[in-house]
Amino acid sequence: MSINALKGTKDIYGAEIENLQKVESIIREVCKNFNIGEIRTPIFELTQLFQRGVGSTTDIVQKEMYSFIDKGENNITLKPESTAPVVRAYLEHNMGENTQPTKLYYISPTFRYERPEAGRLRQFHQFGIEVFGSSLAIADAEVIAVADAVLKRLNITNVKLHINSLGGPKCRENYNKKLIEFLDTKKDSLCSLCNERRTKNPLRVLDCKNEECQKLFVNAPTTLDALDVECKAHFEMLKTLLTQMEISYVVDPKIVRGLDYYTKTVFEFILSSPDYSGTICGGGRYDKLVEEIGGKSVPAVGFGTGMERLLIAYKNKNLTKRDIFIGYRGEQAMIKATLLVNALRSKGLNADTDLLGRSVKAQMKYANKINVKYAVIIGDTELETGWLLIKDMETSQEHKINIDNIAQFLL
RNA sequence: GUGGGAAUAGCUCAGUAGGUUAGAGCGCCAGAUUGUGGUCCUGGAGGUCGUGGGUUCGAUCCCCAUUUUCCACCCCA
Repeated sequence: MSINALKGTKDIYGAEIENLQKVESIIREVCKNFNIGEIRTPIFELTQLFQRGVGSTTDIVQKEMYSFIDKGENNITLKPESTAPVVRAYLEHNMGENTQPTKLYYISPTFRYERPEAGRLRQFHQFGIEVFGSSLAIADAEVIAVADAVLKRLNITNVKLHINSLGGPKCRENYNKKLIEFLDTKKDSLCSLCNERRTKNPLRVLDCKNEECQKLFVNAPTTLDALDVECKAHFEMLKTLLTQMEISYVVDPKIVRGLDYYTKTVFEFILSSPDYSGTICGGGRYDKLVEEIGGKSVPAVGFGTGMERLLIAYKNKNLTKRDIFIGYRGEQAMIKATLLVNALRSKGLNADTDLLGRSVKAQMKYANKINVKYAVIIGDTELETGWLLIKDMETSQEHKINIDNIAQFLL
């Protein structure tokens, strides 16, 4: 009986890891452009942190966490999201005492015990950023601009930005009242699921996929209708800034987000591709969260992106070009090839040789397979004369180069 | 957590109304007078047909269970 990777987990290798590394490096570049520093928090935290941070009524906390008791009898959880840990770190290290704002990004494994699907794993990886210390719409706009820049640099175009505003606590209270009043008038026509949500989480009712229900919601109040003057101005400014940055968006009152902590701005980048359709990046403002986790009130805004979902949208065909393959014929030549390859490697070049003792022809085939720019075979003649015929694998052109000048030629 | 498909070579998939040696394409390896790749041609390796049980003279095929995967809900990134 062979042992396989667990349900909802996977090995990443080959072309996929090359693409992943490429995506990661673009993310790091973009964050550098935006002056956002990296943070790496532990893979596990006290369970309590997530109960407080994510919200104890959310699905994530109620049924999706990998929790266990360690040998010190601590109740520990593998991180199901990274915002709460980053907030914890922000408070623990008094980052708020430094020059503000505090801008952080992370790329981290994340764990949720869910039913796996395309674009959904139990161990997945999230890239996200958190900006602390600004309550202005310009911070929201900058956060969105980061996600937009990453997507654009990855050439992911079949994606659409949806934005909405939930308003502050007062607006939400106000809205909930309005919404419940509205829903109560329709309760006899709503489906059973809607009626269940109506009492538990009214915001979610409008998400119903049932067409009959959707018809009833045409005139439902939206969170936008319930915004006070300040929240309204905030949202308008965000829209202005996005327009100025030429980031196209649609206002979508249905975007409400699943986590409890959002206030004012919420947004999602939604992908539609044959391999996966749905949210690829989601976030918003969470002005109450820092306080909730145990500090003073600090405004913050951020997002999370599923790396695997990003990878589905980003399919790069151009694999890395290697610099040179040095083949050989005979034992003396093999020793020489090893020496040469090593010298080139220490100069930072990508050099490879044959490890299987193959025929010259097979070595050339290998050189072709691994996608090298140049290939050369060393044999008795080359050892004697010191002159090599280096073949350009694209044009088939051969260059006569002295064995001592290979590095020069390649650089 | 609920409901439904799928599982056959490294990959993508055919197939057998239950019958001896289970196929294709791609990939891999090797040849085409022995020191040069990519195209073409030829040959080869590689599968206990997801796993366990049952029905049967006989199961890759039918039944049950189990695991994984995909889809629709639910939820999310």
